Amino acid sequence: MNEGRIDVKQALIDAAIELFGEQGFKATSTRMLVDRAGVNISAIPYYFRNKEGVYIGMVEYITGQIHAELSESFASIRTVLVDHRITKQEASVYLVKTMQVLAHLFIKHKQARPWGMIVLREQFKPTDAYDILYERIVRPLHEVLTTLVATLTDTLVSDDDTIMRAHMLLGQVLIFLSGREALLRRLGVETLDEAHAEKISDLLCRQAFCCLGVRPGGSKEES
Amino acid sequence: MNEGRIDVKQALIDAAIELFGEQGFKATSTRMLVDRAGVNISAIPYYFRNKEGVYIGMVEYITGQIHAELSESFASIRTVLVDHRITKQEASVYLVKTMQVLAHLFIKHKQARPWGMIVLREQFKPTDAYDILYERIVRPLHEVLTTLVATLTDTLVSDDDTIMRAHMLLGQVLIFLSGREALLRRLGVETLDEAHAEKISDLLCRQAFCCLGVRPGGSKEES
DNA sequence: TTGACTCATTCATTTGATTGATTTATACTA
DNA sequence: TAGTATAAATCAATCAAATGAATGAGTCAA
Repeated sequence: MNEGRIDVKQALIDAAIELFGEQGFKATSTRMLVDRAGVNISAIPYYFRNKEGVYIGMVEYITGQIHAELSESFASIRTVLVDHRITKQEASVYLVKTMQVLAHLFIKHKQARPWGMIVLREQFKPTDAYDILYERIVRPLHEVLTTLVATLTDTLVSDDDTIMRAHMLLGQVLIFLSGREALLRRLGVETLDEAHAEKISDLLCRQAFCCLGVRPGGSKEES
Repeated sequence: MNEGRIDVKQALIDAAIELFGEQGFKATSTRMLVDRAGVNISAIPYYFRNKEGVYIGMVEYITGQIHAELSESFASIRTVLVDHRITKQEASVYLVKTMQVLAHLFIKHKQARPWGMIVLREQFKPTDAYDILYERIVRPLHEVLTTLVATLTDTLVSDDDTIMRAHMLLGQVLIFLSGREALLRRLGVETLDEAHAEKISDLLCRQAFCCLGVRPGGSKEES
């Protein structure tokens, strides 16, 4: 019953994360979906109306998961950001924390790859589901980064330059998802192990400072 | 005839760049392809064996185009790099040049978006055609960046850290392709115009230095 | 006439979706 | 408690449309 209902629905969502993530929406057929999930094909119209419904439901699900994952670390950061201005020292600390969270989410986390693939595919070629993802994940994340960049570089959060620099910080993380194959070949390995992930995470945090022309201490570089 | 042959074949390739780039391989049907190209469906088996042949042929084509585009600026850099060691000052200059080339190719160039979409899709989910793209474009590019990073940070080109930092430099460029929609929404615009592209290009060059902890002069930051 | 090329038509598969029957669990009644 | 009505959930079978590919006839210049 109740368990069974959730089981079938969740099985479809789990299958959807893997298949839509690996192959994309169009390339994933309803048969592949139900085969992977081990359920009957009528579970799709029953629980999700149609194939697109499965996709939307899946995006809503991982949006919730990622949101939960982020909000732990982000609740504190956001409240600080909106409540009162922060010093550069504080911004430095939060920047490291943010990059750590991103590295964790998109590189080290158990579900990093399947979730990341979905998010990245939506960035790449947005569907109707992108609105959900953007409003709940991308925009808050981007705004936090933008605020930190603005603080550390003495610019306005509304400046195009500030937004673009925040965007570039994101790029340094996401390349490890979107350019994974190239990195694997360059490193001469088959997969990225725990040690690699740790090293990447470290690099990201260290680079974040340099990118903004600040030393960890918080003093801006005088050019 | 000869002209006709090239016309039909090229029309298919042009259609393939747009459609495969926008929709992906599976989501693009042979009908869409021939409709866009304005040719008969039998042109596909005749010139390219099958749909996959069109894709491979298209990747070979844009690989050649990008290679030509890159080699102009890269020939000089590569020969310098392999012939003799370079100073940090020289490396700085080449780094800026490289970032400019990348920004031009993936952001400012007339064909930046269609080409970039194909390249990024291959990074994202490699097909058989990736080998061509990797060996002729990605690897040379990555190696040049790695060498420059190694020189500027006093590390070895074979160090994982060095390779990863080069990778992150690439990420800063590619995010403007893969994360385009997010940036558009954050900037509150519909498309990126010439001014945006110029600003991004500038930022990329400036960031490149900071990322490696060097000042444009060439002195490394002592931590 | 030959060979390069284009064309409309056709074929077998795969696709997303629906149908109506069947099973299973829950609520209600005697 | 036993029996039944009601709804929830699952199932195999089927449909129309789209798909990749092949066919064989037709066109045209050399």
